[in-house]
Amino acid sequence: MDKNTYNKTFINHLQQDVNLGATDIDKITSILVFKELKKKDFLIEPGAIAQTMNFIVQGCMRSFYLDENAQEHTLQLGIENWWVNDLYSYLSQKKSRMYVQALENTILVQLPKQELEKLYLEVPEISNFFRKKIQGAYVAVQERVIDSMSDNAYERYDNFRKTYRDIEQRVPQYIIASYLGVTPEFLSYLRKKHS
Amino acid sequence: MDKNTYNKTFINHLQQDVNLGATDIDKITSILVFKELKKKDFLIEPGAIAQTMNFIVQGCMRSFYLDENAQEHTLQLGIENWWVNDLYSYLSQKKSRMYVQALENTILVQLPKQELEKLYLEVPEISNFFRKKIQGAYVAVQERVIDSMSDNAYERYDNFRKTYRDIEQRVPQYIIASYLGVTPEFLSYLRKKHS
DNA sequence: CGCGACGTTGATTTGCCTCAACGATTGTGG
DNA sequence: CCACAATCGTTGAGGCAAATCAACGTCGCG
Repeated sequence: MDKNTYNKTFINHLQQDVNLGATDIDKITSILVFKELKKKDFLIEPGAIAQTMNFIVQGCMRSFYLDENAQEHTLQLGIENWWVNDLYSYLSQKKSRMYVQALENTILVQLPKQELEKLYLEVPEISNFFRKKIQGAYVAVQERVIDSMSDNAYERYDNFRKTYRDIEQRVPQYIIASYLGVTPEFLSYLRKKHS
Repeated sequence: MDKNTYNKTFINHLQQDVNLGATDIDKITSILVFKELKKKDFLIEPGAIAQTMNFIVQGCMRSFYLDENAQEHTLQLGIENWWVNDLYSYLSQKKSRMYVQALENTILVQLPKQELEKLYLEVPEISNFFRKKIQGAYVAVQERVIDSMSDNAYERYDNFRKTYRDIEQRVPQYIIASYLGVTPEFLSYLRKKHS
């Protein structure tokens, strides 16, 4: 694995939102940690406390939880250039109730919380960057509440395909179903009906 | 209206979470704005940009939006000592798509965004206080996604009554239905069935 | 008093689930 | 490298949760 390439990919991602000088980049680079996950490996399991922010350099991840009937419910999906986490656990430093899992062999760039917070003081642009990310996460979750109340299953599927075009082909259909809140059988039925 | 009492109520609320010196309290008090709303008045309407954080001193508020069929969906309810807002609009300073409305004659203590942000620099505890509030809002919304996927309507109603015990009696049933994501008729049916 | 807002009831319909069975594909150990 | 198991998607029959529509009772308020 080529850490330099991953560094570049990551810094590139940051620079789409903020302007960084060379010394800023060095400071940031110095705290990065790389993590490799094999398909089906867990990054976070219930009981753990999220200690890092995680950027996907390569691969595909999802977060989900199990309800009282041991049914899976997918909350988030992500591929290259997306962030994944249990933000609740990361922000509150309380035990997670969720799984965060690799759906493919995946490479992450991680920023440990402690060092990231020091970095906030030295590079305020980074602090703003993450403030916006968290804000975006809030908006995304609220959006889900809204359309789970306004839309029927097919409309939600349609929305999903628009928002996650690149992800749809890479994840099994039963996971998409668990994201939409329907059974795999019913999603299959919907796809046929509208094809 | 007795502004002194409202000030005290508000400072009291803050002091349950943070320790404040006398000068801090003065600084905070100096930026507070009071707002009175009559039943059915709107604090925020679609197109507006939320400019303040709003603490309910007395009364009852809700936020909701209209879907494409002009159906109301209630997102948040609050009474004395709760915060109400369209946090999305407040944080991003973009146009709201929601209504925030008084369900009773209501008195708010407001903190204008601009002055609040200055205050963050002078009284860091306040900055932390709101960071936690926003975090809490995120958790609450995620909780809603989770139980809208795991629970049936009656379980959601039951949860609602546990979490909003004091609110249940004060708001009309059709608004609770629109919070739960069911029709008023069906909520009525559920109540009878389980009584 | 009369009107509008709210809650209830019942009949009917619909969206989605459950369960069971069956291909197709993938992956894996011998 | 094949054979077999596991994983995944599909189909269909039947059932249940919740919506829709229409009608009616009640209460508070102008």
